[in-house]
Amino acid sequence: MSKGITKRSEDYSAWYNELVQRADLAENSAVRGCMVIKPYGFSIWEKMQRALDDMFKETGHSNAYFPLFIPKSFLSKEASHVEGFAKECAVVTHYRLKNAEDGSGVIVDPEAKLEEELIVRPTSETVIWSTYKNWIQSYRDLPLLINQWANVVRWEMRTRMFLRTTEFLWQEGHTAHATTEEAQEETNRMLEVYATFAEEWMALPVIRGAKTPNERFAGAEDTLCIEGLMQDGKALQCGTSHFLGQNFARAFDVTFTNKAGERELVWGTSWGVSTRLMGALIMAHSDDNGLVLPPKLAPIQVVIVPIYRAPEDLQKISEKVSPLVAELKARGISVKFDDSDNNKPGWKFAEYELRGVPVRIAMGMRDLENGTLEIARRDTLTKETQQFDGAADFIANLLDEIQANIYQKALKFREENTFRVDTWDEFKEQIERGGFLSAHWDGTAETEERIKEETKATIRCIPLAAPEESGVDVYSGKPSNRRVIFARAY
RNA sequence: CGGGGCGUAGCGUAGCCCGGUAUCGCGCUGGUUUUGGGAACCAGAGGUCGCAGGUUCGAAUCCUGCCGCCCCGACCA
Repeated sequence: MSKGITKRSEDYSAWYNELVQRADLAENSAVRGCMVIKPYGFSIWEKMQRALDDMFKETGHSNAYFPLFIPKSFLSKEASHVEGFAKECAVVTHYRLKNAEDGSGVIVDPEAKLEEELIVRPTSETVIWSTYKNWIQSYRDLPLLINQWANVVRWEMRTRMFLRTTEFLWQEGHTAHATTEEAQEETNRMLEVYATFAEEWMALPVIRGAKTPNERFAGAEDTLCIEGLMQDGKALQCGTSHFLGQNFARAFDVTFTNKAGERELVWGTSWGVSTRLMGALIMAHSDDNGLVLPPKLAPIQVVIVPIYRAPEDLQKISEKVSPLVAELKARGISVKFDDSDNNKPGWKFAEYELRGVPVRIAMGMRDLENGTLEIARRDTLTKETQQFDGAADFIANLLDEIQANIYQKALKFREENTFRVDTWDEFKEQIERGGFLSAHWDGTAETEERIKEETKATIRCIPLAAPEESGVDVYSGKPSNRRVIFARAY
């Protein structure tokens, strides 16, 4: 009996939802638009967190924690910031409940109305900059390099597990600097941290670029981003790094005295990645058999499945395998020896494939006699018989090879799905087939908007690496000096 | 907020048009045989048919109202 998931090619959306649930990553909760991240899913997120956190520390940042609630007045201090978030905020208006007089249950006590409403943070710039005002007086207090791991709430109309949920987990870095150059450097540095993380850990090639003014973060002067291409040809914004200029310093009156004794406004940045990266990880690599995890982020890197009839056979296999398990663990490889007798080997094979375990080892009596192992790799779904002796070396190398192969596969996919288009007809035709479209843009918001209306494609970014190249806008025919990346996006 | 669909066991469902003891699969419990790609058989347990009214001798089924969920749009730094 087949218990597979919907084929990716048949219904991408159904495939994704089933995969998330069957691989035990997350499920929809009873709370509208919110998601429960299950232990297995969370253990992947924890690995991402740890790797990112290490990178933040290496670049001089410290963690701190700021309040969940933001007074309404804070949010209104930066004009474009309010405008950007006003439509999707959860608001706390009361602080007490009471029993209904008719016994129908508990109701909001109308007597307990807050003088000033509190907003559940959609992002923390405002609370943080209101705090920075007190922390910063002198150039000696700068740069201030802070990160926070937190949850935020954005009341989206429609949600999708990991990609857009009402509440989500993320990290948000908020830094303050004495000069614009330094703040801009920080913006670039953190974008590069994200790109490195995506490529080296998630095995996901990304395009580093800048957002158009239209797509910028509300309150930023410049927004940099990394954009990934998913297997259905849609783009996913995987991380952003914003140069805030002096906007928040001005709004919250954050100034410092420079070496010359003059008062100046502070320069800021903010940057973040969220549990959306889990969505990217799932969509970038997985197949019809389930999740495919890059070894560096796999909670279980190697699973060993014994195949036996009698309990004595299991005993023999366990004894044979135990030094190998110890050796792999000593190398920092996470191994699970699944000797549970609840399920048969075939079931286990399918289950670990669904969960994306990179390497699976099967060992039965046949192997015991021959001094061999059967090693299966998740990325290629191939199996081979290996000598038991020296298996630890083989497996360690194999994990590296899988990490590299998954990246190469994703890179190849992106390259094969990136198209240079020069005419409007080509553009319209290609956008239906998905992928990144590299095309000339005249730089106007009007053209950008028209293209979006007609094709649902947005400018994902102006690649930082884009060479100067004269051409004409694919829609308006006006002159352009570089190509930008268009795509339909999540 | 518009357009469509759906609420029946832990999960997935049939039945509804045409009212008459609640269908099947997965899962679960016990047993036997199995175990190199999601085992087979036997025996069991498990139900406010989303909620509230109404019609009727009798409602999962018909009528009215309400609630919830999903999909497609609008929305989404």
